[in-house]
Amino acid sequence: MNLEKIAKIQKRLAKRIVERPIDISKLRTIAAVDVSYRKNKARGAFVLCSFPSCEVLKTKTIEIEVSFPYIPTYFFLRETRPILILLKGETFDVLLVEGHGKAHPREYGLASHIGLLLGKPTIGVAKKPLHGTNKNFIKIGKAYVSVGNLINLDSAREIIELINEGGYPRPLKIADKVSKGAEKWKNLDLL
DNA sequence: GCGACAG
DNA sequence: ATCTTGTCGC
Repeated sequence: MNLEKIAKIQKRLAKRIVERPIDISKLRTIAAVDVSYRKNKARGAFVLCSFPSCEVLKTKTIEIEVSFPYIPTYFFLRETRPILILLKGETFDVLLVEGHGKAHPREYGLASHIGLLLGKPTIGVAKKPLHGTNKNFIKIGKAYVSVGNLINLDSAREIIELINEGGYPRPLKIADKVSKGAEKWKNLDLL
């Protein structure tokens, strides 16, 4: 299974992505996932928050052996496994993924893949745009936001604007800290 | 060919 | 992402 073949699969799966507005008033919870690395171990963090108040309702982490290198535009091959393990049995209305969704050369990034596999609304959020991509995302603060699945860019924008904290979505900032070992999400402002 | 490219 | 000292800025 070479990368060219993977690229074709991405283009094919991209056609199955569904973009539609979401009724923000019906959202009750929003979750976020992020993965950090140490040696050959990947540690994923899951954070569940209330919406739009963004109070932390739950956090958890998992750790597994790294199974794939980081290759730009093929990032989903590296983080799908840890994220799926992390989300097993979890419930939420919408999920934030650290990485791009449709803001991708083949319009199919990590957030798209997770959203398609889960069949749940996902939003891709990244700190930098991928080379060669100027569309399919909006910059909100320091975040490059794009559609993952089962949501459209405008609804994604509404949601991200409501949970902003210093230019980045609060649930993801917490997931980032937790994945890196933060015991208490309450002390984030001190870290 | 080389470099640049989510994390 | 991670490795890492000092340094600049709010």
